[in-house]
Amino acid sequence: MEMDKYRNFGIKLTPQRLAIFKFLNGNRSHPSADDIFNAVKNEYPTMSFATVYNTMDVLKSKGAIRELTIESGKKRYDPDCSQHHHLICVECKVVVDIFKEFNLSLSSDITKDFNIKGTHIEFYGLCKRCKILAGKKH
Amino acid sequence: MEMDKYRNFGIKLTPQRLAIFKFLNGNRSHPSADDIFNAVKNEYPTMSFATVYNTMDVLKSKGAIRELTIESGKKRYDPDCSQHHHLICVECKVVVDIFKEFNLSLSSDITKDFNIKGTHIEFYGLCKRCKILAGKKH
DNA sequence: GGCATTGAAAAGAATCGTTATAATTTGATA
DNA sequence: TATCAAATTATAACGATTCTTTTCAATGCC
Repeated sequence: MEMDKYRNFGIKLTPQRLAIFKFLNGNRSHPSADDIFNAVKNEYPTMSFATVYNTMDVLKSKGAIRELTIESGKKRYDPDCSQHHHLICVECKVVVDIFKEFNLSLSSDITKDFNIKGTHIEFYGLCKRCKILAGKKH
Repeated sequence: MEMDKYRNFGIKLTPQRLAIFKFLNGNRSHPSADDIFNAVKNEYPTMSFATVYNTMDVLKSKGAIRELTIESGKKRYDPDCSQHHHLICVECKVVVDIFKEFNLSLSSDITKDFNIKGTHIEFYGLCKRCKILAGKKH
């Protein structure tokens, strides 16, 4: 089961963390800290933002999640660490995964100075819903 | 002269704004609001952050600058609006421009729903300086 | 087995970057 | 130069994130 990947990091499995893992498992919504907090606070009313941030930091350091900086002012988290790119609606900030591969090679005079570790393409535009809403504004 | 592009927006040319324009003109450092504030406050000691943010918002709405969300927790500004990509040091957050063009076409079943307006590639890794510093840590 | 010690996790408090408000000042136009 | 909209500034508020303290659970020791 997919969920098991969270269990084998040698970290304490607290109820709060299990609730967060459960919410993240298979989640494709690229949630913010606020999204995660609101999703689990019903189950654990004492949950605090600090616990969300602490847990996400631990998961990040273990390589279980990716931190996205696509939206100004807040972090977004991606539970899928496999190489992929993102399509972002500039209006509602919804994020859609793009799994296509691209040729992104750079000239050696850049790579000799800069040790490149990864790439990430942001495609930005308007999602179907926001396109329709924009059209309705006369 | 390049500087003129800031003058023809139909906005008031105050000394504070001229100082900001002067700092931005030809600047390749992708500065934050704090960087801009610190660069200009010597010339205008009464300069406030509100003026920096206001001016950058105006420039953004006029299409004279780009707002970058590459660093979590703060905005970075790019005075160069021509299509290009960025190389980001994950350690010191320095940003280098990449002017190469790439083929980033997507399948039509994505583009029919999502109205794509632009693309931005983030190459991330370690800059020369941070690579050396990392090596010195035994 | 009970108790002290340790270290990690959770909660509460504080900080940082940014935005909003309101009063004053300024630049552009007539 | 007088007018007025627009820009600047100080201050306060806000949301997102980080820091510090407190709590708790696991372990070792008597």
